[in-house]
Amino acid sequence: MTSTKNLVIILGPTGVGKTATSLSLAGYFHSPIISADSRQMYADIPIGTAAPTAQELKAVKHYFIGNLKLDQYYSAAMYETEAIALVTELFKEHDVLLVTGGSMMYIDALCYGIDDIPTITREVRQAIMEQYRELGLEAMSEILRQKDPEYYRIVDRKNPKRVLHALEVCSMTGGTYTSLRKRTDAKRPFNIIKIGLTIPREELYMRIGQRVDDMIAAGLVEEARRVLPYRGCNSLNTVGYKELFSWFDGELMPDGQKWTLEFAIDKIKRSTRIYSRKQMTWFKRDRSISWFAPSDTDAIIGHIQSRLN
RNA sequence: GGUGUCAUAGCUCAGAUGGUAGAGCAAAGGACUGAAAAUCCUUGUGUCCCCGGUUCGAUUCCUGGUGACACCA
Repeated sequence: MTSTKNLVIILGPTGVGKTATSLSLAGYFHSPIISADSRQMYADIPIGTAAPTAQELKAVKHYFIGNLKLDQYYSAAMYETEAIALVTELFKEHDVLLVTGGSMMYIDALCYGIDDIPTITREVRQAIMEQYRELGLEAMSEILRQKDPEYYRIVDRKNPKRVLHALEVCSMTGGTYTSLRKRTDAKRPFNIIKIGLTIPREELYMRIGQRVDDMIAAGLVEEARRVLPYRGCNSLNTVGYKELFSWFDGELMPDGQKWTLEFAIDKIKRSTRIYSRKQMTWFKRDRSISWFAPSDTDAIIGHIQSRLN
């Protein structure tokens, strides 16, 4: 199967400079930017998610930015469906399309696909959650052992999300999670070129610190206060908001004093650093990524052109 | 100036009636297929402030010193 279509993925840890690099590449390849960022999709939290600015959005057409309400459910599988549909449509007019973002699982869903598993209804999720609260994690994995012994053997039994999700699927389908867990890579009808952006860790940490300070200056505190009513939503289980909510709540610091804004800011920087490391851990095992400095657009363009179909 | 308390991992601290020490946070590594900026796992040798004494052996007891804090002048 040959295709003249190319999907260029710009990825990298948070704060490395994906936005700036992808903007210049978008100009060069005359491509819109398809975001692969699980939090920038939510409207009303542009500051804390470092979403592209209004100006940047005007300069280049973006997709999947601010297109969801805070209380909307979303998932990597939904992203796969929508992104594939979008890309298929856009390829009618483009040979090169740019994807940029740091949400590892969304990128993998787009590139390799995700198993076909029924969406969990709210009722099932709540029922399993209730059972979990009542019985505890160990009892839940014991139930999993009976319902799906094969998955029980390999699941991370200390991770509630993994155990509970498997049980949700069992409950939804009446079958095992294992039977749906095919993990076969989807074949995409386009060429995929992955560009990873990286800078020395020390520099990344400095940029992260600076970026958080910039967010505060841009009004992150006010933004967090505005969305406070939605704090229970998954969209706000996000670095930046969690910490500010703790500050609003007057939670206690290790020394017994109430959180200060400075303490919250420090926490945000720390959490962001940890997140960036987690992203790198994920990216490291993807051998198909070619790594560049974000500023080295010439090398990036050269590399992309040498790989184009 | 006097008296008292404290001095242990990057930070906050715990601990052993003397046999060279642990928690939380940080840091680092890892996992990850429908909530993923989520969720979870692994990793702790550090002159136990310094000099000397007692002792088979001291970070632990004693003398002195240094520093911090508190109270009294």
